[in-house]
Amino acid sequence: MNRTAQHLVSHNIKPSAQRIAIMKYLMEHPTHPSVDKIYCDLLPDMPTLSRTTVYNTLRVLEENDALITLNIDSKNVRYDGNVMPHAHFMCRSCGKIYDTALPEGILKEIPGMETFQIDAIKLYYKGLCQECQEKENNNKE
Amino acid sequence: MNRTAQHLVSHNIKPSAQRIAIMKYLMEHPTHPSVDKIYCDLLPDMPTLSRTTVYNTLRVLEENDALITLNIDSKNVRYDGNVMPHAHFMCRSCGKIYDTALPEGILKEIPGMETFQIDAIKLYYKGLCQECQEKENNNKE
DNA sequence: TACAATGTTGTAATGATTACATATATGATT
DNA sequence: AATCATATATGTAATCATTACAACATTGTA
Ligand SMILES: [Mn+2]
Ligand SMILES: [Mn+2]
Ligand SMILES: [Zn+2]
Ligand SMILES: [Zn+2]
Repeated sequence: MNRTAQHLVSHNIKPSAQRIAIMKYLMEHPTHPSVDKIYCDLLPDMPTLSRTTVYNTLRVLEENDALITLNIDSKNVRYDGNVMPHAHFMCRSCGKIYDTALPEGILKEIPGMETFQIDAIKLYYKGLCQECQEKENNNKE
Repeated sequence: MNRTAQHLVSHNIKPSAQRIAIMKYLMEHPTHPSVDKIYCDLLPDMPTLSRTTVYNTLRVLEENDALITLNIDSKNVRYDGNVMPHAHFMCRSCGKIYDTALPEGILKEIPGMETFQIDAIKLYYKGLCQECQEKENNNKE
């Protein structure tokens, strides 16, 4: 059993060929891909893969905490195999999603809301990445 | 011109009857309603209102910073007439969305990512509100 | 009034996601 | 190996939020 399969087993997920391929893809591509990106990229090596299987598998992975979902992009859900707590920045020009650090202390509590039971924290930043800032400046000249 | 119309004008939005009604609804209902909630609640008093108008108006309001959009609920976009920086908690059981304070310092910078230009920050918490925690406990007994 | 510009409405199209029925794979038991 | 039960994968159709678009209405101005 390979590394990815063991990873799935450690999350109580039975490792099928499709599940291994999708989990492996997420671990090797920390780019926060959409369902369609995953599907289209895997299709050449898995010609029988179904879009439904990608949806099903991503749901299984999420239910067993093997990935997190990002709703930073209002058009598509994005998926992230990195389940360590971290925040995300999305560039409104190029669309890239970058990992960023979660500010210290944010995991502790919600000020004034101690009675809430918190299961998940999502911190999203939106704006312009450095490359796109430079492009905008060049266009102005 | 009433208070709501003046509010729209101050955001460079021409105040039509529909825009006033929708903006007023958002200011009087800090419940982070969905498009359909707004549409269905306004319909009795505005029988000719179109769902498209609600969509169009909400886009105009957002483009002119008269509201913010929340993607905390993956099913529907939610709208918030309170544009002061604040965070949100959504209960996975009852679906209510609560306002919470934004932790101090979070507006300052992204640690290690000073080169990014940040236009918006969204901080979402998910979990169980107090009422739903109690309900779950009662069901266990 | 005439006219142009802006805003509204209803319907149709889009596109992501889900439901569902069928097919395939897996794993245990005989 | 053959049987059987269960889990997983596939393809198609349905759902549903959102957007596109064209026709209609309103507003303001000359
Ligand atoms: Mn990430
Ligand atoms: Mn709010
Ligand atoms: Zn960029
Ligand atoms: Zn609740």
